[in-house]
Amino acid sequence: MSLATDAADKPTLYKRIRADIEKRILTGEWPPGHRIPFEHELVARYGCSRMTVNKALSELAQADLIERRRRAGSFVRRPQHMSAVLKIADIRAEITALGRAYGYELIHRKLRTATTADRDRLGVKKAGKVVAITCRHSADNVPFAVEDRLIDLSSVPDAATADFSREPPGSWLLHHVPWTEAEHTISAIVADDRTADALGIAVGAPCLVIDRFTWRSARTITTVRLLYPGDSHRLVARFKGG
Amino acid sequence: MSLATDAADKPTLYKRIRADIEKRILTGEWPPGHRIPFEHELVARYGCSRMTVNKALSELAQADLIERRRRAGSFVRRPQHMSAVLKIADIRAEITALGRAYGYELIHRKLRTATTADRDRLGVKKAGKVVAITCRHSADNVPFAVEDRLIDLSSVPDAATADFSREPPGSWLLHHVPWTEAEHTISAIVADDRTADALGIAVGAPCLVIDRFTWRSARTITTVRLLYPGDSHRLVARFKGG
DNA sequence: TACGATTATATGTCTAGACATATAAGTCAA
DNA sequence: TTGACTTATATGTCTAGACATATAATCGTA
Repeated sequence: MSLATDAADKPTLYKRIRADIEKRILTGEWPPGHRIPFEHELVARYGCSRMTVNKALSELAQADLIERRRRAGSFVRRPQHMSAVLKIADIRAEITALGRAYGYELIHRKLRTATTADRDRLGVKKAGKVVAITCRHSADNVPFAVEDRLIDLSSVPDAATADFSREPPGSWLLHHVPWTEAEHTISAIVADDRTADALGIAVGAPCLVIDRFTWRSARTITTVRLLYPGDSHRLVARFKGG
Repeated sequence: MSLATDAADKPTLYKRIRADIEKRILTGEWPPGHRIPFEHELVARYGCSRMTVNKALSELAQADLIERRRRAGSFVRRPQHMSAVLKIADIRAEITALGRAYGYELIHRKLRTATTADRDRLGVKKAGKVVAITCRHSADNVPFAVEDRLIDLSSVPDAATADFSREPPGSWLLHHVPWTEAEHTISAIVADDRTADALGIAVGAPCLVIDRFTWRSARTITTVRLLYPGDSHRLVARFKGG
């Protein structure tokens, strides 16, 4: 036998405590409502100081796995809803991660003073300059998604001169406008003429729609609508929950 | 003036430190790559012990807002992808939260030995007993979603005798099978005859589909397909990211 | 100049205490 | 039985240290 190639790697004590408890919860050994041992009991069991078990329990509480109540103790939580982390990768990264050839094509780009419709989409009152972009992403030369985007130049002035004929606006923004907040809305539509044409699918075929609105500290950055062929594309999210 | 009804509420020191730093990152004052002050500098600034600033920084690192490197310091992270937390509530809770009347109707329920198709859907090898359920959720008497579910009775034996004519299987499972893991797949289809009929929409209308596969420590629990009218229903996810 | 060894330092983990605070549980009176 | 008061206790936060460890920076050598 190869001796101890993966043995070593001793986790720190507080991580071991956290993992021990997490395992009992996830296997169902400690069901929701079960009171887990008091801190002083865990201190005795593991022979460490209270700060160490406190760190383990605090992290479990932060992850919503347990609930801590003063004077009462710590209890396994009953999950309230299915929760999923949806990782919406940069489309280029998403496609190359699948081992397919990424293609990008700028269909339309226009710099203009915001129209009423633009201001509505961006949720702004004043009429500043915006860039409107329509582009297409493809995988192995098959249309993967069409993107319809509006960027608020008063928040991202550099976007006026960026070269979106080579770099997709999503990637550009990801690297130039850090740490934003976003709201996503996912819905389904059937392809109209224009969409069917852009995606190379039949009129009336289902499409998955992601509308994303992005801002940073109350300033609108961009809004985008992504259209995917609905029967071929899938958003996958995995998480633990109830 | 009412004096100090909402004033007080002084947050603890480590929370204040964490909030201070988070604010600077989120406003862009400290952009990605920026080195935030060393622990000993924060100790001096806030006049507290290192454990206190360490707790604040550890939580920021856990939230992926900063990256900590030994000997080098702590740095504002550059987010790699848009990430969203998708809260998929229990449908009853979701509808009542919207202030609408929830309606539930069991369309079909069958207890049977798993067919080949069933085993395929559940991802199990052996042919045990399963419950197949089809039901409909409505809001203000308008169809909201149809649900097609399969429950593995070898994992959830109690489901054989549960009364799904009154309680939706999703709610029942949420309260009887705690802390599971799940994988979600979101896609779009157009309504076929049966779906159009069940949802009260036109054949060919878009539908949003959520397929969910649920298990606990390697044991299959249930698999479900939820169909929503795609042009009216929206999944909303909000999060901060890049 | 390039590479290898040494050193300095910021973070990672941990301790043995401390006081604060919310609250479950017990006590007592109306 | 109910309500108000008291008490005990588990968690929440914090301190002033400690040693471990990874690694950036420096220094010395080939």
